[in-house]
Amino acid sequence: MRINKLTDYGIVIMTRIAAMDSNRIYTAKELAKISKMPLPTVTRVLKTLSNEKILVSQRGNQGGYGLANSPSSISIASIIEAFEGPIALTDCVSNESACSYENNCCTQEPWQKINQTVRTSLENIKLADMLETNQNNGLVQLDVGPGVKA
Amino acid sequence: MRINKLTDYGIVIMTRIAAMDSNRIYTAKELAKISKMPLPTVTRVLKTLSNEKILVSQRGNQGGYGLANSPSSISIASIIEAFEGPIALTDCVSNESACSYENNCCTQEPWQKINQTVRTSLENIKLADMLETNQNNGLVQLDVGPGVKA
DNA sequence: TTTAAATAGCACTAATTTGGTCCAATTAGT
DNA sequence: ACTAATTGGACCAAATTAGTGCTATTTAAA
Repeated sequence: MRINKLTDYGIVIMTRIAAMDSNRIYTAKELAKISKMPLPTVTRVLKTLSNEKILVSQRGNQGGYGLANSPSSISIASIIEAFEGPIALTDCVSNESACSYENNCCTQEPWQKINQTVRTSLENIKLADMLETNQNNGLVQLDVGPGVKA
Repeated sequence: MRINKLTDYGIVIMTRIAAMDSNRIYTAKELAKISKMPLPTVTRVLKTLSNEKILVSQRGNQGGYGLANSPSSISIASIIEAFEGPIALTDCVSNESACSYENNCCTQEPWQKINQTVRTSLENIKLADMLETNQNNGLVQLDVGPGVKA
């Protein structure tokens, strides 16, 4: 039921970029240092985000990664989906014929609604929303760390 | 991000019991046959539900498991929590001081809202709601809206 | 044209989580 | 008290996830 660590790292890194200058690009090394996470892990996360078109990459010398869209149009849902596929608490909804009981499963319809609710909630939360805090609405926060245990 | 199989099984079994006579008790063997799932798995699921007081158990000959409450008062959230602990997409919210970056993590507050949204949605869905069929109108309204940023 | 900096992709290992099995404890009925 | 049925808890195996390393490819700048 929890998102996995890589997904969490992904959100943290994306948030980090959004909190800084979201127009320029950043190298993996830079982002590792900034986010205080191991370079190999950061590298892996960036590759995934790039493959899923959430980040754009520039190869070669002077290359790096940058946001593919504005922080206000990138949803948390899209980041989670980049790492974990379609957002659904149960497989039977996202994965056709994964469930052998499908035909006589009386819980299918409720699950569709449950999943829809969760998905919609996460789609409505944009990267830009992550920057706002209790006391400081709108003020950019600079110190970002993983949201999940060390 | 998905619930585990055992959790899923748990919901299926609970729903099954609710759909039958929800007052009597059922043996693990009976429930395995009814739900067409392997006995060891069903056994395991029932133990967890029993430990978490969602089912009541009667040991010994003529024993079995029965619902601890009425289908209309048992929430999907409580079943999920029985298997997976507090409902939270991220650990940092449910688990105190699990995250070393906690103090300067600017994503903490948004996560609390995201998690709260998901949790509330699942608390509002009761076992009884799972019994209603496709075109029903009795299902709890799940339109919770944005989880973050009013 | 060469070089250094950077991403891309692949494969492998380690760790964690999940799922399934076995044996001990309990209890109703005879 | 005995027996058969049944739950309870500890344990082991399998699957998934996380992390690491290596090599190839791309590209800007000297």
